[in-house]
Amino acid sequence: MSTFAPVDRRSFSSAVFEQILAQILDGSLGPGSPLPSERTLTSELGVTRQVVREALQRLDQLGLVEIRHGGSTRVQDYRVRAGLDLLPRLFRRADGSLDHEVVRSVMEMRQAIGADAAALCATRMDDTAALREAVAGLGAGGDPATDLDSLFWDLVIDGSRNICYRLSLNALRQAYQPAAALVGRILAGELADRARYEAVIDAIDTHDAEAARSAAAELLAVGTAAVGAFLAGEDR
Amino acid sequence: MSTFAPVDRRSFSSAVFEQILAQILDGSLGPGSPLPSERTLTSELGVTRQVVREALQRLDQLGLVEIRHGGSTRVQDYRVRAGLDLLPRLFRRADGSLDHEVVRSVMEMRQAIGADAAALCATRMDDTAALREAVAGLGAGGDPATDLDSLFWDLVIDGSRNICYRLSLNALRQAYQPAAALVGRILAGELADRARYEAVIDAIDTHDAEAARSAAAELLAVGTAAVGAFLAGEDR
DNA sequence: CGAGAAAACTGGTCTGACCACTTGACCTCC
DNA sequence: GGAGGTCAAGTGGTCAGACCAGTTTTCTCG
Repeated sequence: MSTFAPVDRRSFSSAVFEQILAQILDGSLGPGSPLPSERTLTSELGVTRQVVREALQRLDQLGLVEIRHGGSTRVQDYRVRAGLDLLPRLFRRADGSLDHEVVRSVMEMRQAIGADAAALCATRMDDTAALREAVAGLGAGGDPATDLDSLFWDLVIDGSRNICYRLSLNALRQAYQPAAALVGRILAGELADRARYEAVIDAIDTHDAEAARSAAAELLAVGTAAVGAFLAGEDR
Repeated sequence: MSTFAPVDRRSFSSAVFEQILAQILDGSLGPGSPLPSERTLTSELGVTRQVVREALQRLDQLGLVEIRHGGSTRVQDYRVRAGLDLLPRLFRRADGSLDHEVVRSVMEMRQAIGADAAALCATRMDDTAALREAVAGLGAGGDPATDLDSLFWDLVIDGSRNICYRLSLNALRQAYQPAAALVGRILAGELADRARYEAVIDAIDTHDAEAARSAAAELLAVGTAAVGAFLAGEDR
C-alpha cells in the first residue's frame, strides 16, 4: 500500500515563518531578544520584505513575537504568551524526536475536557440517538480520521454547549492529526471498548452528570494508559 | 482615579483584519463562501495589496480562512477550524453585547482545568512554599492584574507540568484581560476565601491528588457561581 | 459532445520608494 | 551635573505597479 503524499511546496512566506518559529522554540532566539530588522532578514534570507513581513505577522498572531512600530520586533516567551494554537508545533523537538511531555499533556487534557464535557452534556443534551449511532459506526469506516472516535466526541462537545471545549478540541485535533494513523493504532483498545461508550451515553441519557463524568474519564483513561505504555516502550 | 489608556491607532493591516474577522464571526461571511479577491479588497478598502495580504495571513493563522494559491480564499467554519486563540474575539457580539454563553464556557473550563491541574500538581510538585507566599500576597498588591489570583494559578499550572494547561491558561487570560478590573470585583468573594486556597495547598503538600482536585474545584466553583449570578443580574 | 488548448482569473513575489514612529546621541540651558 | 530639546539614524508601516505561478473558466476543434 504505497500512498503518495502531495509535495508541500510551501510559500516563501511559510518557509520563513517556519524557520523563525523553529529558532524561537528551540531557544536560539530567547524571550526578550530582538529579532533582526526586517531589512536585515530580507537580505539574509534572500526574499522580499513583504515575505518577511507576512511571516512576522503570523508569528505575532501566534503570540511569539511582539512587533512595535519604530522599535525592534522582540521575541516573547511563548510559555507565557502563546495560546493553545501553538500546540501542534511543540510535538517534535528541533532534532525531530517526539516530546513525551507534550504528548502526555495532550492526553491529560483530553481526559479532563472530555470528562467535564460529558458531565455538561448530561445536563444539556436531550437526544442521545446521534451518539448511539456514532458508536455503532465506530471502526466500520475506512479512513483513520473517520474511524477514530472523532464523531462521537464532536457530538459530546457540541452537546456540552461549551465553546471553549469546542475550540480546545479543534486545537488538540490539529495537533495529533498528522499522526492520525499511529494514534488510531495506539488507541485501538479504547475504540474497541463499546461498553464504556455505552456507559457514557446511558449516563447522559439519564441526565446524571457525575456518572457521565466518571464514565467518560474511565473511557478516556484507557487511551491515556495506552499512550503512556507506548511512550515507555519508545524509551527503551 | 482617572487612568489614561494609550490611544490604540491600529495599523491599516490590523483594521482590515478586524473588519473581515467581524464579518466572519457575525455570519456575514458564512463558512465556505469565497472572500473577494485580494485585488478587489484592495480597491474596496482603499489600501495596498500588501496590507490586505498581511491581514489575510493572520486570519489564516487563526484558522478562519483557507488561502489557496490560484484559487480563491474561502471562509472556514471557525467552530470546526479555529483554536482556543480565537476566544478573546468571541466575548462580544457584533452589537457589542456580552455573549453570556461564552463567559459561562470560560468559567467552566477554568474550573475543569484548574481542578485537574491541582490534582497533577499534587503528584508532581514538591515545594509549596511559593504557593503559600502567593496566597499571602493576595489582595495586597495595587493593580488588579497582580491582585487577581494570577500568580497562584500560574504556579499551580506550572507545577502540573502540563504544557496544554499552560497554553490554555494563557488563552483564557488573554480573553478576560480587557475586563480585569470588573472580573476582579466579581471574583472578590473567591479571592477573599483564603481557607479554600489553603485547603488546595495542603492537599498538594500531602500529594493527595483527589483531595487537591476537589478542593480546587470547590474554590473555583465560588467564582463560577459569582459570575453566574452577575450574568443573571445583567439579564434583568 | 468531449478533450484539450487558451484566456482570464486567483494568489505569490519582486522592486524601490516614501511615511511614521522610536531610539539614542548630542546639545543647550538652567 | 541634570533637565530638557533637537536631530539624525534606524525601525516598522504603506505605497505603487510590475511580473511569476498556480487555478478556473471558456472556447475551440476534433
